[in-house]
Amino acid sequence: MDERYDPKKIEGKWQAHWDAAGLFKVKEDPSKEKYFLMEMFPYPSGKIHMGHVRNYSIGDVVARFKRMQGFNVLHPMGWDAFGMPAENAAIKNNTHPAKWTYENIAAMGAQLKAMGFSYDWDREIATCKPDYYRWEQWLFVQMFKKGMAYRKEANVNWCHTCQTVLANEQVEQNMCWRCGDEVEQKKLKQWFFRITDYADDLLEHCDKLPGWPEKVVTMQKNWIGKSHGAEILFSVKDSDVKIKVFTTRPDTLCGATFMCLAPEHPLVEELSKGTAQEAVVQEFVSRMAKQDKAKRTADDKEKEGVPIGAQCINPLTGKTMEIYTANFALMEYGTGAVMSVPTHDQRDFEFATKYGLEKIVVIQPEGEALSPETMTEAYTDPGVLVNSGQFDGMKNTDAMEAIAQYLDENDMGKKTVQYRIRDWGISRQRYWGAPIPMIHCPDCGIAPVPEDQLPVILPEDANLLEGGKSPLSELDSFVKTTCPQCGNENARRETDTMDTFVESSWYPERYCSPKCDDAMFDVDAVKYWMPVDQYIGGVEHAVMHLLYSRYFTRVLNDFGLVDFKEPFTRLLTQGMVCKETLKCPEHGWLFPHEVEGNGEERTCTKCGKIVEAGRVEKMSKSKLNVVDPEELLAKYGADTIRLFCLFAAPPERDLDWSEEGVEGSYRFLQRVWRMFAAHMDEVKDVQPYEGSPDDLDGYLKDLYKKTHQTIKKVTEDIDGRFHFNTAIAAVMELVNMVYGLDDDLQDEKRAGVLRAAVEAVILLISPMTPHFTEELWSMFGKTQCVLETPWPAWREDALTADEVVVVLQVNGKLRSKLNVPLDTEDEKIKEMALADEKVRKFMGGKPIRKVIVVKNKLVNVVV
RNA sequence: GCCCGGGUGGCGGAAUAGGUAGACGCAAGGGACUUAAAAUCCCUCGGUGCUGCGCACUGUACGAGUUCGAUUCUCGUCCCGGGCACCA
Repeated sequence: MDERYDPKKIEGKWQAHWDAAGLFKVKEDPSKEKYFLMEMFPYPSGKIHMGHVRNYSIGDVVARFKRMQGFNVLHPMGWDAFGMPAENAAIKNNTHPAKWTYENIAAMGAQLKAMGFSYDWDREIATCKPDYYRWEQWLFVQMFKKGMAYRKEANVNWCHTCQTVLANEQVEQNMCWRCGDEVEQKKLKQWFFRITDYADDLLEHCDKLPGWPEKVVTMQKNWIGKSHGAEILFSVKDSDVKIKVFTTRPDTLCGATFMCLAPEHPLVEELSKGTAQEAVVQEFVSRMAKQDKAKRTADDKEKEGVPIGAQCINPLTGKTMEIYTANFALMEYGTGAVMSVPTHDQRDFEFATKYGLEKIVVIQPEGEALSPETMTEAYTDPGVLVNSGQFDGMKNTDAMEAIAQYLDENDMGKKTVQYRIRDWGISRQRYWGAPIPMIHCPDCGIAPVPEDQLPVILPEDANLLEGGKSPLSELDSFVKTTCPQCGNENARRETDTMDTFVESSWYPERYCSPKCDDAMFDVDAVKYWMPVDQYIGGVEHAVMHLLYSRYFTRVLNDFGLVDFKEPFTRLLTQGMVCKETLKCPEHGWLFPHEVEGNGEERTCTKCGKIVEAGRVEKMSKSKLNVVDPEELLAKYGADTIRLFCLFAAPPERDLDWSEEGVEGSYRFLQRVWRMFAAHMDEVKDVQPYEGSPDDLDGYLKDLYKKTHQTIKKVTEDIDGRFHFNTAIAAVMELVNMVYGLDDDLQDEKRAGVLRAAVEAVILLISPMTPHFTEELWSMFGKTQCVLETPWPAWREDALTADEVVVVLQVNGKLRSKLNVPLDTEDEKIKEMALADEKVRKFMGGKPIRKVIVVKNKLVNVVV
């Protein structure tokens, strides 16, 4: 065997071997327990980055480990292939999004293969292919028929200069990213999915996801944002009109002294018409319309509003309340109308103070007397009601219920709940996405494309270069069609495409039967594989993607296509890959090679100025702190990169990239290689020792026990805990111990024990460094791959040491240690402790108050 | 502002049930091998003090508390990261 480990000589060889043997191909097998493992599929941007490498390295360990444990492991990979970058790149490089995308898929696929990940590539999917999005269109039609997909007006970001719709990420500080012109809100009719119908179900099941990180569950709960409260009707003075508000604090109703309507609220225009305020209101409303929502509702935005020239009546007190329209009131939340209680809501307090509006205290805290004149902020804590007529003296927590009930009985309102979550707007006025399969007929309105005409194929000849509307709407050959219902030849196809989150909402199911061509998926295959046992990906998808997937699963469940509601049983969100940044006061961010010297003395090669020792930040091209997996692959090979990603930090934490650390991982593999080479002749034709540890002595006994302890430790660290860093550390310890074996040690069992240790090392790190371990394994003359070898088991009788170190404490402080046989009786050990010289010294002759003995651990003498 | 995480050597991190703080690795220092270097192997490595080859004190952001004993549990304070945020 070669003296040194050379990844270049072995990685390609084993990848070819696995491929030829079809080792990663799986099919449903009822005789085996299934394990469905998925990592989030990538957007085919061109090259894989370290974030992908980390994500997929973690996944591959689990896949290979579970497989060796005997599970039937489904481990697929695919491409989230629709999306805007393809369009942008196509415009920039004068190419076609499809060409750009497929080239990227080919390039990144090759990179993933070079990393040695154990995917069943026969199941590869690309969401931009008609055989994939066809079924998405089919489901859309079903949803439309059931009213789960519908059309309504909604705002989009509109750039006047470019005459086009902009996605949120194309709007930078309310300016168009391309021309720098101001972005306006424009109302367009768009398609929505009724996710709000499932808000409660999605929320409730948040607590039934024990395999999810609490953080993600909390984020989903916040996003759904359920709040309990009441709807209250306010009559407009001298009119039949009633205004409905939503409040979480019906207990403060008697303190409501004015009302605020969202600028978009229809009553703003209606009620101000013909009043002295009409012109002022119009000016205010149109000014608000021009501001984008993010800005209008920004943190530090000053509250402002104008009276609309009408008043309403407080239903409990009968007091007249001025009606305002205000910038902070949002049409999308609640009813778009707020009853304002300045004394008990901070925002209302500030608004009332600014405009000199009346404040009435209705909740008094115990032992304190609030008065409107002396208050400097709103009082929002519990208390007792005052100035509230029949409700005076009631605890405010009770009054919430009582007032809501009173309103209900008198037809003035009722208890209700509100959600922050809105229906999912899926329309994109973009080209590179799945066409929404609908037809607009001048006679019969909207009709779905008949199922036998699906898929509506995205045409390849759209012109992306000229600004103006969505590319599809300009393409007559696509738009012009016949109405499927009445045959009208002036019908037009829908030209909006679907949000790419739609594709990723059902891809786990598609992986189960990726080639199924008569349905979304094969129901039986899905029944066997789903739900996904373990899903791994970035925390940036904690809300949108994961929530949409959960929602879609419920839709599929409603259609009877799946028999479960939650797609992902366990979820792991891995941390970001970070690296030190370097900044020159003159030249800004620097590449590592633009810096010389080290420590505090580092200087810029361009100007010689001291370089700011930058913070460790997420790798990004703009900060020049990226490392390219391709370069690392050439230098160290896949196994070293994989090993480093797993060793440097536990998966859920951020990983600090360190070139020295990579070097260290490489050195470790070399060290294992040498250990193997050094003992090869001795252990090559020997069976691993499998007897009792009691038949061994001295170092061999310790080594044998260490071997089994390591098997247990690594198994438990990988399974469930996913702490690969400590698993690797444990194997390192075992390797160090093999190095400690004295060459001169003569023992007939030596070779067998050594062989057992070496085999354990190989098997235990094989999920992390598969090529490396296959190579070593084959040198043993093994014909079966490591991957096909069962995961090693540990012997219970080889886990415990014969002797344990017992710590001796006096008053809780460590004073001495004792080597005693395992399971020495408490009484005996207590005697030994009290006889210990150092213990006696620190007891200083004082009387013993208490002695605590923890078996095999410690003795604490309290004096 | 509210809700979650987190704070341990020069660095990444370990301590999985309240019981030896710092496993493993990186960096650093020393030694061996070598004509030399690289590679490799071995040793040292939280801080302070002393009557220095051993011993004492101290140490897991800070301050209290519970306990025989706290990195671990409770309360308060500070800092860092993330999510939500004029949501009525």
